[in-house]
Amino acid sequence: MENATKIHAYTLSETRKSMVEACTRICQLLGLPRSTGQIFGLLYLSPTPLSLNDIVEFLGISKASASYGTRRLLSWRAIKTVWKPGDRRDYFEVIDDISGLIKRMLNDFIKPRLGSSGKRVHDMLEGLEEEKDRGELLDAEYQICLDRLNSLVRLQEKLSAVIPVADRFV
Amino acid sequence: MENATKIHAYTLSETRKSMVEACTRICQLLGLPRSTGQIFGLLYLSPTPLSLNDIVEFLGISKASASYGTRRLLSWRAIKTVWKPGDRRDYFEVIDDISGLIKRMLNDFIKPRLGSSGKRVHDMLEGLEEEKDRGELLDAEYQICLDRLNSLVRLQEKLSAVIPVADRFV
DNA sequence: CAGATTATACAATCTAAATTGAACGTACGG
DNA sequence: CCGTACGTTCAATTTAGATTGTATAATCTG
Repeated sequence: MENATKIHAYTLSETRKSMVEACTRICQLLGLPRSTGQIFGLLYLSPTPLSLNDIVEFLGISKASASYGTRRLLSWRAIKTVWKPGDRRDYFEVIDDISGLIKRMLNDFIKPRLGSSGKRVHDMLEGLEEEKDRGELLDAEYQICLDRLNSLVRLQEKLSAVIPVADRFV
Repeated sequence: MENATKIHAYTLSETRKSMVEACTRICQLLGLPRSTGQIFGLLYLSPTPLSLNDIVEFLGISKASASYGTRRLLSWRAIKTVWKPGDRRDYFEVIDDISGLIKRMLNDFIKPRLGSSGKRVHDMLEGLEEEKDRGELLDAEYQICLDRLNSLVRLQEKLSAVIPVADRFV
């Protein structure tokens, strides 16, 4: 191809470097791959959509990482692809509605997880009764388990009540 | 000492095993050491306070891990020590107020982190102006950075507003 | 259809963090 | 004082998972 693309210097302004760094730290904090954060940070302050190769060059990461990271961000709908006619490269840009992203995270990750943990506590309460009936438990143990598990149920209910509030706020 | 303690079988009821497992999973999910979760799960359904050695025996982990985990849980005030007169072992039990624990986590981890991230965005906005003044930025880039950083500020404000609400709810 | 240029899949490697074993310090009981 | 039971510290190991290089598949160009 014409080497106009080769001219590209692939350097970032200080502001954008800071952004990449900040997102890296956040992801690290959340136990997510650093490279994913780098990519998001890069795209978040990009004036134009970027191709996989742009990302590789700007960040100095491998294409495999870039591909993995972008697909992950896509699956969270944190970024989206942009098509340029007559160009078979994929271009990426961040979605504009970050609040929406957070709401979705809340609903897709936290809420179902709260639900399944609620179910798990319920199962444990059932199992506890069975164990008691089979005489496998000391009374003291049965009592503690019952109390604590019930207090977990109440806590779970309170947490569930917070979700919709947060949802409206953000 | 008398070998009454040696009789101890160190086996857990199914219910308690499930609890240990569940806490392990949660910690894993949060990027915390699994062993820490195991310890908390063990103590959460324990009818009596447990010594370091009890923990080691019940869970089959090393003393070093147990020591590390308990101190970590202590520092979060998720568990507390219990002293038995005439026994130089430390005994541990979970605190009863889990809601309080969550509130504290919210205040000790999330809130300060939100604050410092707010400050960081502010710094970036200042840096951006400097870069612009020095003519180091294309107009398009300046504009995008300004927009996006400002939208981060707004988001940060909304999130900060949610914290006290959640605090009252839980 | 051959040749390029892209994105993905996968196994190998590399890194960071959790876990451990062993040495250490301390306090108690005889 | 010694010996013992306890908790902690720290270097070494193990493990999980992030990153990469290479091979593959797919899609366009000429």
